[in-house]
Amino acid sequence: MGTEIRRASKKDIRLENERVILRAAEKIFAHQGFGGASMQQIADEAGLPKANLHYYFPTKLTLYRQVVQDIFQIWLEAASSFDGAKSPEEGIGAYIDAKMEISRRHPNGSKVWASEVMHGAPVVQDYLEDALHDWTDGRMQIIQTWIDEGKLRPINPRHLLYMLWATTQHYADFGHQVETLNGGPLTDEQWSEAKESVKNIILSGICESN
Amino acid sequence: MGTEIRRASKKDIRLENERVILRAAEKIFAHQGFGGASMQQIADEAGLPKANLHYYFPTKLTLYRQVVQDIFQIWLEAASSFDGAKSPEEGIGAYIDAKMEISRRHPNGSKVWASEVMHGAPVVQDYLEDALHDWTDGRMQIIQTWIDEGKLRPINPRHLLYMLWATTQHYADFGHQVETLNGGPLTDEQWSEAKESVKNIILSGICESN
DNA sequence: CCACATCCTGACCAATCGGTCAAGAAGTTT
DNA sequence: AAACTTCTTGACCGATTGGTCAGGATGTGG
Repeated sequence: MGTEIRRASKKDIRLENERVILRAAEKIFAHQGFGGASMQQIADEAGLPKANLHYYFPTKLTLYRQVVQDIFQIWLEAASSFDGAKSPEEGIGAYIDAKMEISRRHPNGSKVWASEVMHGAPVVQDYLEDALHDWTDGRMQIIQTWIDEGKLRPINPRHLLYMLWATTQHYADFGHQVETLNGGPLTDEQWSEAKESVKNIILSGICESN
Repeated sequence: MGTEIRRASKKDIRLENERVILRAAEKIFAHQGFGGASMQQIADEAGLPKANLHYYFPTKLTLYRQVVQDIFQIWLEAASSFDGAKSPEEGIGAYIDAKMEISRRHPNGSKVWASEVMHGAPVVQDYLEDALHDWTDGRMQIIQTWIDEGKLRPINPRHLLYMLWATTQHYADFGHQVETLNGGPLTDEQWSEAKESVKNIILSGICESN
């Protein structure tokens, strides 16, 4: 037969198991919170014995930290769509698209982040104070420049950013509520409509009418 | 002395203890989630022995259910500010004010609700399907009427509601992030500015320019 | 003042928690 | 194929969990 089965190398085993564990942990942490999740639940979700989890991640906190770091990385990468935009419509529009796509593709990661912040950010307080603080300051300056150039109405940049975060993340964090009211998961068309609606309302709200 | 100390009646004792327990439970559930919170923590926060909690609320789930019901009641009452408005600016503006005030006055309740929905609404699924579904349908019709009358731009009513919920609730659920980026709790002026910013951007985004 | 209902709580329970460990299985290197 | 490293896992640990209960304390109605 043409199928070629080769023995799994040690390196492959480690990478694969870490991947499986992290994905299971993300799901359980998202649905139960850090305190509500148990290593046994995560092990069952991953299809591995509990002791095996502790081989790759010595403590529950270590595993949780890795999950949070991963989603924050994705979050920051999407943030780059803000940069190098010629117009506010382009920059903010691309950012909304990117954040909505994260809500769609990584709903569990978004929930873990939301849960972490809601619980007082015991693990990521330094991220908030350093990386997020700097990123926010930078984008606020860009927005202020656009306002000074007459491209945007004189709105408060900080609260605009909060609105962007809140609205886009709502579709992940409150996905269950959205789906319940929608009578089922959002279709491709409904996701497109959601994106367009968000961009339409916000961009109309901040751009100079012309 | 003029101070008059009267013995606490049984009814007073019950009401007062239930109040103390519910407030402690709201705080702990908000910060730890249902699974992460322990009856011992809630008891310590309330300043009562754990066994006393089980006297008033037989199980952890009973206590949690009561907390969630209370916040949903507050949520629904604020929703009434939507009704009887002569103009979209008035109705939606009042709704934003009411929801922002809830985020300010009941941050813990908001977090409990967010946590409940994020965990798949195991306790309030019926609320979502009945009360919330009906309320949403009603407001969507009102918004659609405003659009038909030319008072609002042709936006999608459903996603406007989501944006209202998400943006106003962000100041409670992500209050820790907001405060960290703000360098401390929001002052009265900053709360006013937040309210005005949200109303400004959203109302500008949906009203017909004239 | 007494009988009764309500309130209070330390002690206790089985179950589950995060985490450990020893010993065997599997892949690697020489 | 032998020596070595990495991976796997059932059994186990002390601590904590939600919940129970007996019996004393306290307020109430007759």
